[in-house]
Amino acid sequence: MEWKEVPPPGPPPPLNNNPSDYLFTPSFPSTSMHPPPPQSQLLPDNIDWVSLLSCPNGGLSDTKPISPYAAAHYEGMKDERERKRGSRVRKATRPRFAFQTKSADDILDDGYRWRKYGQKAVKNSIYPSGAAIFASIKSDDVKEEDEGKGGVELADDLGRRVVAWSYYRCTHHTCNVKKQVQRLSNDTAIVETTYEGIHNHPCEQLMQTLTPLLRQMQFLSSF
DNA sequence: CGTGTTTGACCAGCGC
DNA sequence: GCGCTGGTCAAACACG
Repeated sequence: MEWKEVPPPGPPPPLNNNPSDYLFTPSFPSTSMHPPPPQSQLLPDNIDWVSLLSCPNGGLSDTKPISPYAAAHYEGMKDERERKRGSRVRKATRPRFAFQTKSADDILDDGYRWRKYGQKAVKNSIYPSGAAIFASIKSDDVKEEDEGKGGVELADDLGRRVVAWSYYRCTHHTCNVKKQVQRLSNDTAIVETTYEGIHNHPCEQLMQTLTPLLRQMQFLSSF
């Protein structure tokens, strides 16, 4: 997986850290930021297990967090969005963040299990969003171009592309974390993922990977 | 049979 | 009031 760095609009504020550590996502629609811990915390000799287990990607996937000034940029956008959309925006703001990955797979393997519960056409796509419009082009003469999971790219009989948000929920019964996945229409190699909420349970895949290691560490520390 | 996806319908808030 | 929009529901279906 490789990375595409997109500078935020306007003059960036001074950085205190390395810009190459971040992936900017100016078109991201979140209401608040919750960047995962820096990758440096995942070094083997300095593992922050608490951050690792609460990290949305479980530290397993090749993802980059949003930079501090991209977050500031979005904070400004948030006010604008809330003025436009009104109280429909969630009143109790949940931790939310987004990132873009350049990958052939729409679904990032983040170690958690997800269940898809809906799909919508996307604003700023070739077609405006809305169930009626989406349903009207989702007729028998529409062919599915993308056979992968996640954001589905459809084409009508004129070959015009339609990109959709896909809505996913964590399948863990006590967990209410959601995520949205979209493949960008202007660069179909990029997948934009938005997470909402924090998992209240450890990542199964991560625990499977770590359990033998932890057992070995416990054994060695017993001497 | 359990799990996950698809998809039409529905809901609530907003702008006009 | 009506249409648009973002988000969700739930029945039907597919698959291992």
